[in-house]
Amino acid sequence: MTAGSAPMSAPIPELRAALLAWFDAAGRDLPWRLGSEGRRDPYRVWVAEILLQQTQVARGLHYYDRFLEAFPTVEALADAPVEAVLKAWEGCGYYARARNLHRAAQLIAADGFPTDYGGWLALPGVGPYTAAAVASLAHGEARAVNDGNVRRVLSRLYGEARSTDAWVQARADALLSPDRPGAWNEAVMDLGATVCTPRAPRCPECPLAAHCAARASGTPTAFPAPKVRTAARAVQAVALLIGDDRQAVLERREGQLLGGLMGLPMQAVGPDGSVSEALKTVCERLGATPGELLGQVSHSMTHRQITLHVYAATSGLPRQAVATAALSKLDHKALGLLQARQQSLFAAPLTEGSSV
DNA sequence: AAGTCGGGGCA
DNA sequence: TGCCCAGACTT
Repeated sequence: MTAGSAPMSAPIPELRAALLAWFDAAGRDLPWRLGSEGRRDPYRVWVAEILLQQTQVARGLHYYDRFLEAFPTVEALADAPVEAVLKAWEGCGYYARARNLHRAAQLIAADGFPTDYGGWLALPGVGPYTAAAVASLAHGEARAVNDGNVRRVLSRLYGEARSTDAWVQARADALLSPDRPGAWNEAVMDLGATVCTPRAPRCPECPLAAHCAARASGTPTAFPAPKVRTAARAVQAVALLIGDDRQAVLERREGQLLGGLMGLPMQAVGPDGSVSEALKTVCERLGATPGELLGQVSHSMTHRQITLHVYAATSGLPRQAVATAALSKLDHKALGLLQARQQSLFAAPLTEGSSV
């Protein structure tokens, strides 16, 4: 419980009224909020919720418009090749989201949209958060969402620094407005995204400030306590650029890391740290002849700090158009290396077809 | 319960 | 630089 000087939390109906009044006046206008409250378009809400997983709204907006233009309906999404879906997702990260979205679209095209929480939860890529969001926003179901915003807002409101997932869900369930569940969920997330922000919360603008334990403590940013994260490992790899930055030999990546995307042929550098050995391995695998070192690229991902040694190579393998393939940022950096190098080597305007 | 999966924004 | 973001899935 909170200390003696901290405010007792207000009765739940009072908290609901305060936040919903703020939301009605200051809630964000977002493209997936078309349609009436609690009756939003399921397809638009679902796509948005998948896109926004671990992705800030400001960033998701760009991809959302692009994605809906490419796939205006669930049927269009279901009928598209997965390569096209990944191309629309290119640069957005966590590509399993796009693969699952495509699989789920095919299930929906066959069976129709789910109509409740349990139905949504059964779809690939849909977990407790997304199922609660779509059920409340599109179907008016009384399901409380639990995301990073909710966790932060409720941890601060009740002064619980070490809030567990179950604790947050229980508080969210208790607070959820039974009359306006969709609006309530949107309101808590809007508050977390625009007022109760991680680094510099705008407490004077907060409709719950008078009831907030973290505000009373004087150090609202201490709630919740930071999550412990495993450190990124430093890894090295060799990539082959066979061709140029427009036409190159590309491979389809398998597995979890960047799975489904295309990319330059790569080979991880072994624990002995021998780059030349990795270069030899990948060249033998492709039947390619190694050329000169084009340079190094460094790229950080969630659990990896990658140093990529990019070599030119020659091979009879067919090249693909880079522009139409879905590539990771790492591969785009590697391709950019060639362009930067050409510009530095040739001060005069470059003539076409002079690469390799 | 802990690891893994991208990439960018921001203090 | 480190932490965070409208999380889900695997082990």
